[in-house]
Amino acid sequence: MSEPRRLEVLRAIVEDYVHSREPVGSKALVDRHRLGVSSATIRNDMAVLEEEGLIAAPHTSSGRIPTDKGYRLFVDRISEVKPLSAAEKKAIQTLLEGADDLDDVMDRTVRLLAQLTNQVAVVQFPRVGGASVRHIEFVLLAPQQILVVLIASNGTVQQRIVRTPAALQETELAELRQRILSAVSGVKLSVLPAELGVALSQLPPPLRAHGGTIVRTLEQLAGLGRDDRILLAGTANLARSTGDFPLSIGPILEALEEQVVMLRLLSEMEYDARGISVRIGSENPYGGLSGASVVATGYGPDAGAKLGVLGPTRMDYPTTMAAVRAVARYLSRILEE
Amino acid sequence: MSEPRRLEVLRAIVEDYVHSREPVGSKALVDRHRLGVSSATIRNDMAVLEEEGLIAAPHTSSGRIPTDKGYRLFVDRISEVKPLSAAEKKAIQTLLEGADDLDDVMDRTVRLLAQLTNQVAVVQFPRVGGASVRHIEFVLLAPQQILVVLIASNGTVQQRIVRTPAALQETELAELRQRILSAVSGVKLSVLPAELGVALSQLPPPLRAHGGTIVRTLEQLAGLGRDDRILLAGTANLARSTGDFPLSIGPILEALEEQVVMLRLLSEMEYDARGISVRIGSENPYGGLSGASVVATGYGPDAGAKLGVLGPTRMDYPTTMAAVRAVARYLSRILEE
DNA sequence: GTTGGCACTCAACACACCCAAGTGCCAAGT
DNA sequence: ACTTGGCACTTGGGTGTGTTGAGTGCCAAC
Repeated sequence: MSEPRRLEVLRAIVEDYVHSREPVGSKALVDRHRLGVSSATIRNDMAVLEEEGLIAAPHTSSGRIPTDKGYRLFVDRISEVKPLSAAEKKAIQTLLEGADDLDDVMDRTVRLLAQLTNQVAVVQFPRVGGASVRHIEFVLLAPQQILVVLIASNGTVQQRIVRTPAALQETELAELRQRILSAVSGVKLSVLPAELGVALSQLPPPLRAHGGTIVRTLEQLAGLGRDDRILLAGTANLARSTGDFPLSIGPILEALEEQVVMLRLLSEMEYDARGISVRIGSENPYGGLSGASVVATGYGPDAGAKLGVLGPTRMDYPTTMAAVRAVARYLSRILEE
Repeated sequence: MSEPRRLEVLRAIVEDYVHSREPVGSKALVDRHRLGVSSATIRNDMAVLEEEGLIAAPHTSSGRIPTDKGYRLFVDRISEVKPLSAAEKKAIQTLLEGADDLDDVMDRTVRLLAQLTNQVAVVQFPRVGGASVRHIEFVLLAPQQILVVLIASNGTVQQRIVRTPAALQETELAELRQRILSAVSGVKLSVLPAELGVALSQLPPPLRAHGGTIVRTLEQLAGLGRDDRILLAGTANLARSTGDFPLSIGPILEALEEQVVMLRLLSEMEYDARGISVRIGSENPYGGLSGASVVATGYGPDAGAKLGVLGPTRMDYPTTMAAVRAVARYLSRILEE
């Protein structure tokens, strides 16, 4: 009863189950894969695999399906990431290069990923943390209403309307803008709050009152960044695979809708040496997502922002991982320009 | 066999079916509603209603369920919009007033609507057509890369990065900005392209070459507006009511994901005197949405932007319509400020 | 460590049956 | 001209009973 063959059996079970959706038995295994041994031997191997918690039988005397632990072993030790076809690579490249806008790039990316994997795609906007202040603009919309705009060096734009406690003149606002901009122009967003504090203390007293409100808004905009936004696509793919999920897809849709949940999910994943991370079923922290797997990776500078897909635990991991990795690479390349 | 009573029967059938999810029979009707006649009479009425295509029997000798046409009659002639409870009104008001940002307002609105109706909420961003140019900003990101920002009087901000054919100096860009801004400041977005054309022709030749690229971008930003964005919430509510939809919810999720489809859907609805519009099941133009109903209304100035909910045809129309209308009103009020 | 054989299990399917809810229709009543 | 009670008929759904087929576990033999 050799160890290598047992792993081979596990791989066969995973692969068969992934594409047949049905528990797989010893007989079917020897038929479909050239294992060189009889079904009885396979049964012995399967008994051991079950002992180890890698596979399970839904009902007594039924075929086996992989457990989460089984998938984990499969992903970590058995599977090889399947390279994409040349045609697919070409398609990715041309599609992404046709975009003109950051928003457009992200939108195309998430749709592409959903289509490529036939699953729900999630893409987080690039982080702005490393970027610096390119420009600041204050626009007087009404006597006590100011539009604060922060433009970062990476091209992201944040804006918010803020109400000031007292009315403000256009000229005062211009001066305020001038002073603040000259103080923080080029400053990294991550240290912006500190610099703003200094700048604020050096303002002439009459401006300082208003400055406080506006500066706080700027701080928020910097901290907020754009990386708190995520894009979704392919939720319809969830419906196709009803039944793949133990419960209903309701909790999953709920989780997807909560940006906070998805952001935590993406950021909490541990990205190993291969750079690609997989959370399988019950490994997911949020209860509603047991029964679902997440395949994600970072992209862009420092791989700081994340992107990935979500699907049933019964998914084609090698292909999915390949697609996620490829899309992340192409996206990184596009963003470098 | 009086006409009024037949309508009363239809109303009873709709109401019972909406909250029991099961075909309703003549006996159950007389039990639950004080109709003052016997079940046999109701059966006669039901036969007529079926003749008219207002109700149908899923199987021979089973209770009846309303048809799309039946719901239509119910909505148009029978039902009365149920006013919200005082508590609900209060909740809407406080929730929406707590928002600070336009984005935040819209986000809260769509979630509120989803929660209130237990259905999928769709909110279109306010139109910018009537707004005017508040400010224009060009930021040199790289020698041939310019960030073009257009700030409208209603507080919306559009930006896009554009590549110029040749390198441009910071000073040139500043001059360009100065000239264009002075030409179009305060101009309505709807006539911006024309004004930009004039401004462009009056530029000194060296600037005109670059100006062309940038001006085209500005035109796009103005046309694009923000009204092409929609927000969704409550998709998980679809999963709760699986079985309410004849087919799977897949096509519905697909439609929801396609902003273009949703925008057309919202804009194509006919808004009658009551200002609230209902599309029932097969009345929906897009095939994937037969089996779903949409309740929508306009909000804001001219009721130009739309908002609404999507759910199973078997929905509580009076309550849903009340919620949609109330949210639209409160949102309009908030936006006026 | 592998294999064929064999008894055993169990979900899924098919079939038969009954029951409750409901209909359609008719003749009698108002 | 409606309304009503009565009655025969339909049918989906629930329940009980075989039957079948894929699959297991175990054992003795190789």
